[in-house]
Amino acid sequence: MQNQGIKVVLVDDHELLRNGLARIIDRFESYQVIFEAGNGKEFIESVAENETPDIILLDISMPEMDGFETAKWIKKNLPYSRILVLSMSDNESTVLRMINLGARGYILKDSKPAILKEAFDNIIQKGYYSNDLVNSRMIYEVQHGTLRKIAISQREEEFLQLVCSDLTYKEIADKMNASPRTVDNYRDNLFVKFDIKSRVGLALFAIKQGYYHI
Amino acid sequence: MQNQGIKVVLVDDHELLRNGLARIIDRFESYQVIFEAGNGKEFIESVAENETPDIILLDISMPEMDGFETAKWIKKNLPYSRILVLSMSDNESTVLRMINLGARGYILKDSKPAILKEAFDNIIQKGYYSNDLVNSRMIYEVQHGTLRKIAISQREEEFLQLVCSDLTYKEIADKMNASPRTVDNYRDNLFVKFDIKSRVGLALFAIKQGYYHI
DNA sequence: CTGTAGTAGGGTGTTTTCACCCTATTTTCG
DNA sequence: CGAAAATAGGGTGAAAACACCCTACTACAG
Repeated sequence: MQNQGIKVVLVDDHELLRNGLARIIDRFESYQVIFEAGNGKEFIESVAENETPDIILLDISMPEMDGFETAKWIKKNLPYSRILVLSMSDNESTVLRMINLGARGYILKDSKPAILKEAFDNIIQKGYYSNDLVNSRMIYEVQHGTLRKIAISQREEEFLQLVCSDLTYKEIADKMNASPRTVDNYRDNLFVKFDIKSRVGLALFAIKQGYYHI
Repeated sequence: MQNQGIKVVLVDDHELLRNGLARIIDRFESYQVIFEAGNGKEFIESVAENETPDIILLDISMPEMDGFETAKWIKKNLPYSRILVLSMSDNESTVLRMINLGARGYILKDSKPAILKEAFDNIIQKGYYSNDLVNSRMIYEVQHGTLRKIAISQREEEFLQLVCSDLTYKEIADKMNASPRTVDNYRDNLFVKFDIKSRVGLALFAIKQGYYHI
């Protein structure tokens, strides 16, 4: 591993994609892929034995440890590494959630390689990459804590995961060691917050937002 | 386009993956990627202006026209092109469904490049590629029509798509121009067929099986 | 030609979900 | 410090979902 060029790490569970990406990136001038990981756990294990990456190209949906959790870990443990999210979902609140977790940019998997290069360059030069999904105001507001966001509490997150099952709300309450009324509240609040009208809608929402992996 | 090597086409909506794949495949001896498409529609448009592919590397979840529909079209219009499915889902009935639609093999996106090469070689030499997901008995039974399968009818498929919404069963019945009782039947039958116990379970099932795209 | 599978429909009663209403703590923040 | 959220809980009634039961027509296969 020569100490030249900007050090990139790939975190994505699809080995074929990762491999192809590595080849694309290695052709970019001044960038080199220093290692790859199939999920957040692998990344954490590997990062200890390697140089600190400059850019982490991070997928969201991964087994074991997903992109959200990985971003949290990176924010805490590698504050100088910059995250570029590479995802399939252009869902606004997924984008917001990742930006909130410190991502410097967000691109889709159906982007052209030139976009990837552009994102890398921007992140190195300006500190962030903005596009249709992420604008600079959003990044500014997140960094200055002025972004109004609809938060989901820890309990609501737990609840959302359990919604994606055959359990009734009563059974969910049991699992959460809460009263059925409380669980009713979680539901009602989420309904209002996100303009959802049914449990199926809630499940669909949970999947879209990555709270539950299909 | 030189007329040498086995002609491969890539159909996948993720341009970055496709691009990387193309580079991986072009390094395989005796294979060449003759064109790429971002979904079934694009594929159909492009195939007319190109040589007939020997192998079509086909993703399932794609916008506009997904892998299932594309496979149907290929089976009908390009019977001599062989389909290798490249998917993220290892769900058994998704696999069965694709094999039923004529796929010669099924590999996951987290496979190593060597697996891709092996699958290509097998498909060219033996006509199919079998692995943990697809065994030769399965292919034999499908080809001889002896595979016992739990079928989903056209109406049930329509219903499954509508289940993934905020609509009540009554409203679904309206949309399907059927009586609420009939829709009740669709639900009850699917519950029994697939051992599902609730509407949420049904929605989750529909998503897993690719009847509904998140 | 007769049975079996698939499709479409009906009835009834129980359980679950949802939409409103409300209170009491505790935390957090200006 | 005091107000405003967030968290946890309660009640009631209507609507939806679910679990059983059943019939009738059509298609197609043994």
